[in-house]
Amino acid sequence: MSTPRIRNMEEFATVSGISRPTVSKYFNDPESVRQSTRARIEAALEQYNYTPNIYAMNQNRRLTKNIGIVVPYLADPFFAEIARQIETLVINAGYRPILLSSHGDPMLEIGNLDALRAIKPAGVLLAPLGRSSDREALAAFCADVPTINFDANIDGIGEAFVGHNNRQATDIILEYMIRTGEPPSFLEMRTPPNPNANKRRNAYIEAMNRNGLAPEVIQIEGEGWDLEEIGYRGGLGVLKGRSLPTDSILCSNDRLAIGFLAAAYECGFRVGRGRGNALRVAGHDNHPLARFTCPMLTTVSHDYAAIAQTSVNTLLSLVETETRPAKRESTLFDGTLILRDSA
Amino acid sequence: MSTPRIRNMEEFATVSGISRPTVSKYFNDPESVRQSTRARIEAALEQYNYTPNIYAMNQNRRLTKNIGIVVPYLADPFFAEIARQIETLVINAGYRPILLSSHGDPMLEIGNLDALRAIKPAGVLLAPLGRSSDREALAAFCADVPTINFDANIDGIGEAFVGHNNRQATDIILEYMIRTGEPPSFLEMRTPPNPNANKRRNAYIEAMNRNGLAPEVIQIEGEGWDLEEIGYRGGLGVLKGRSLPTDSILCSNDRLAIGFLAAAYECGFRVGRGRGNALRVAGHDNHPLARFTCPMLTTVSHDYAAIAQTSVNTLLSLVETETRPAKRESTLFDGTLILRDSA
DNA sequence: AATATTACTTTACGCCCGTAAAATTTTATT
DNA sequence: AATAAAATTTTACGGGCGTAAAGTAATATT
Repeated sequence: MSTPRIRNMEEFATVSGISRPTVSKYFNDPESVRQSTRARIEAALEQYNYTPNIYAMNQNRRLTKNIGIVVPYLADPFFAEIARQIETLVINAGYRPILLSSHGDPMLEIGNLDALRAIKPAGVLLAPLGRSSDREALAAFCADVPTINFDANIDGIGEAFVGHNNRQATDIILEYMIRTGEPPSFLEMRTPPNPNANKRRNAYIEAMNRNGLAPEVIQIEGEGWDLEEIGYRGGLGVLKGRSLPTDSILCSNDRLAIGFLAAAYECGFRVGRGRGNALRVAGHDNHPLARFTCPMLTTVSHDYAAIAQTSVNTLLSLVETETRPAKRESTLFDGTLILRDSA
Repeated sequence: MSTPRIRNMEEFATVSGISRPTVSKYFNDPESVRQSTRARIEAALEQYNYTPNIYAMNQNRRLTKNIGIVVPYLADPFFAEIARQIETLVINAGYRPILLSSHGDPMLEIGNLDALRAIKPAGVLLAPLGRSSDREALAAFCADVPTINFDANIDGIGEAFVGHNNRQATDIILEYMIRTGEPPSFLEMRTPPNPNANKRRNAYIEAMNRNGLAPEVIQIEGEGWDLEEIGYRGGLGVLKGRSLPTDSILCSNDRLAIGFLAAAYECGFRVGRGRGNALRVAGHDNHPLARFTCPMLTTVSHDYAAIAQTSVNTLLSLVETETRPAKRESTLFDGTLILRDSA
């Protein structure tokens, strides 16, 4: 009953009654062969369940179907979520995603790129660590492999940048907070790992000035990617020290805000936008868990879907045309205000 | 100045003054060649920066150095964290980890295994979806590839199981809760995706009976892996309906507890173990964000490090000896009580 | 129906490395 | 120093597929 096992493409070509080069052509692009031929191959495929040896395929091919995805910190649900969306798009486009996390470590980031180089990817989607990234090593990699830089912009890295419009996003949440209460202070890390933080701070300062208000930037200490912990400790510091200039806080990102909320809760500050609350707290990113904080976190959402879609489309069009754009373009997607209870 | 590029192992063998087969041997195991030979190869390596073509290497090798890691849902920080630890161990052992997430989808779980099959991994570490997994497809895969089943046990799948001691863990947190207040009800999903939930419920019921107490199991509705949302909605249901049999809740896992805490906050129930609190809530897993809930979540931690270490060691010893154990062993690691403020 | 176009087959070669067997050199043993 | 053991080299082959060139068959064009 069980049909004999097919060992290679030669044997498969024989049983399907098609020549091996044509079968090879089919596997590289099923649409590139005649409809009747395709049908015969696919009939044989159902019967024999053969798959080409991926190593032999990639050995001679100029371009593999591998697409690398590198994120700075996969244990952060924000990156897990965007990686998930990108993965799905890459698979649906007929490519094979290879997801790597740098775990916050610049050495590992380079290690990931080296590992990718070894598998000769057709292209890479790179969300770099940011400040701690080894810029030269990234540039060297991008010179060899078509790369799209997403999430955190590093000038000159990659063929294009796709990310979040930090300025617009900061403007809308700031406008909201100013309109509905005291103008907020801005809470951030003194040395943020991610360059988006700087963009947000600057946008905050400019918008406050534009409104004739005095910007108040609170910078808390801490290194690395354990952002909730840093937000928590920093929050305890300013709350216990009663050093807050206002009753409203705009955090540089949701993870800091989550930590800050924990500190506020512990110190007995009631957070919210209604009466009887001592503090308003807002974040930035629309982290997957921002809906479940106490109170639920008001924030600005990235347009996850658009960022994922555009990054993938841009890369695949480069890959498929085998060109590199003359100029590095930046595409920024506007954020959306997510009104919940914390501010 | 720049040395000519090395195109393949043949050329590299020439410039290093060693024969190609010996160089090949070196790359498969640097210790397998004479010390002096190794030094010459490594000197040449520094000068020429050659890496063997990974596709050509794997084409003829019986076993690759690829280790697959499959988790059910990577956007869950619990799995992200354990995947991170496993990845690190695999790299340090000289293998190449390939991390894949099933994103809660049984079809994708099978798809991931198929993708792994294509790259001929030396072994696989599999945390299955659980209830929704296609058991037969998993078994077929395990017959072909040495696999260790971790986190969620599926009988007969894999050469061994490594996981969390749900019984002991449930016992210790239950003992604590009974000793310090009202015996808790157990909150779970009616149809939990993960089999650990069933173990925990059964352990809860038995322990309650053993103590002469009446077990109270609250089953909330919901499908899939959006556990915070399910916990939140379920929490609203029981809290608004005032249908809680006790003032103490033991949640089946921390993600449900996070959602439940959000519901309790919204309903104005003060949660905690001190006086003046209406409710005690505890979880299970020690989720990375359990430290930052309001109040901080009392829970039982997995021994993440031991589970990761043992899974990897067990798999690599199978891989390296090229044997399969006569009997499928289960190794369970005890949980640790993490006392925080919520219970 | 004759021609042009497209798709396919045949033939042939190359990619880069693993691996086995036999011959040779190097190192260890006594 | 003679022998044994281990490491290396030489030689040779094969793996599974991409791809190019030239010839043949099928489809489209007029």
